[in-house]
Amino acid sequence: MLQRWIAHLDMDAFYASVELLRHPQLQGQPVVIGGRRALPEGVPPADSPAWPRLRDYAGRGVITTATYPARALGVHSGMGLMKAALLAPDAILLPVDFDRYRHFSRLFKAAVLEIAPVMEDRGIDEIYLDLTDVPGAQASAPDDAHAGVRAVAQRLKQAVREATGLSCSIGVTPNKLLSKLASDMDKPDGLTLFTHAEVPARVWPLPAGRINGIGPKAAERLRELGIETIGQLAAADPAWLAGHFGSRQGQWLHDAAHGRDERPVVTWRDPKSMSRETTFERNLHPRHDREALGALLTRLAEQVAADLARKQLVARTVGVKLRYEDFRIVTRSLTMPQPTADGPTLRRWAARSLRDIDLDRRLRLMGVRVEGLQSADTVPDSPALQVQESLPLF
DNA sequence: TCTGGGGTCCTAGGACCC
DNA sequence: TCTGGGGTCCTAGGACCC
Repeated sequence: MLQRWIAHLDMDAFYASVELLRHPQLQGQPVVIGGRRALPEGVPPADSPAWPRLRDYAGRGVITTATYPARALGVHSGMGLMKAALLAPDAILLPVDFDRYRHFSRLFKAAVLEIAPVMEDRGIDEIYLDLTDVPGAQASAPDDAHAGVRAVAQRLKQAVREATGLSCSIGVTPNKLLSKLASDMDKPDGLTLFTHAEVPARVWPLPAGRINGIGPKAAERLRELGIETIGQLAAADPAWLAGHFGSRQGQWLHDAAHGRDERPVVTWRDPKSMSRETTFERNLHPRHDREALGALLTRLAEQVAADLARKQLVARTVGVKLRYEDFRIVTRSLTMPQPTADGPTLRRWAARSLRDIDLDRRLRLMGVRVEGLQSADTVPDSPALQVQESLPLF
């Protein structure tokens, strides 16, 4: 019986590191990526006032990534740029360039696949790998029982560096849950390996919220119940946990705290939904800005239609997401008689789903989402369905 | 002039069918 | 007319993740 070895590989400050590759003179400086502003012409020196500074930013947007020097000033991803500007006014602000990050994402994943072909994509900058059957992974040395898999992980880091010039951090343990924790223990450029026997020493001291799947809400509920650390969670009575969180989540919390996780590395998943959404530069009123909102709905529906077409998919259900100025979110959706990837059809059904929404409060975001996806070639073309009726909005 | 955009999964009630 | 239980689909919302 082979020892199961799962790796979690996480690129270090990925977007920021890609930007530093092309602007090496910014190395060591606080840099944040985010917002919508374009980079100025040319490549100014690092201390040039031509680099946009956080303090000069006005508008909506959040930090997508920050370099480690910027993080030291207290800013982090997800933080509003206006708030970040108060903490680090002199930090350099670069706009996001997703095409470039996707390019580097493909590079590092291709390099990894040469060594470890069982890969699960977890986004642009992280992956899980099943190393169990990688040649050499089961080898041991007199002074290191896990020398084989450790060497494989070293090779992965080296391959990523050669392919991209970027560093990553890797966690290697018997399962995904523990490896996700492990990859974060020695960032940046880390390699952390441990077995189930080391869970009490290495995992139990951590806050419960570090477990992937325990978010802010669950962490707060646990805190209210007197549970701060993963060790305290592990010591809690499973029946008591089930009483507070339901039998399913209660059992999962207990298993997770004990480092138990049998999920396989999944190399392919059928897409379940696709969406496009946008936050407006200024809040829009459903009645007063009806024309602008209608045009936006058309654009979003067309974008989703193009996304579906590119992946050769059709959708059965289409819906709209609205965020009001008070951040309340409402969603509406409708299932169509026939699956489609036709923009105008999606647009009509999306508008139709909005029958009963609140028209008296301004909006800050609108999105269009489709689900019930299937392959386009399994569905015969059918004429677009006409929906004609008077609508409160659009 | 706080708080992006793209996803997954879960829950829960009602409709509808057997 | 009342009594059931089980299963699936549809819709809305929410937690969570990158």
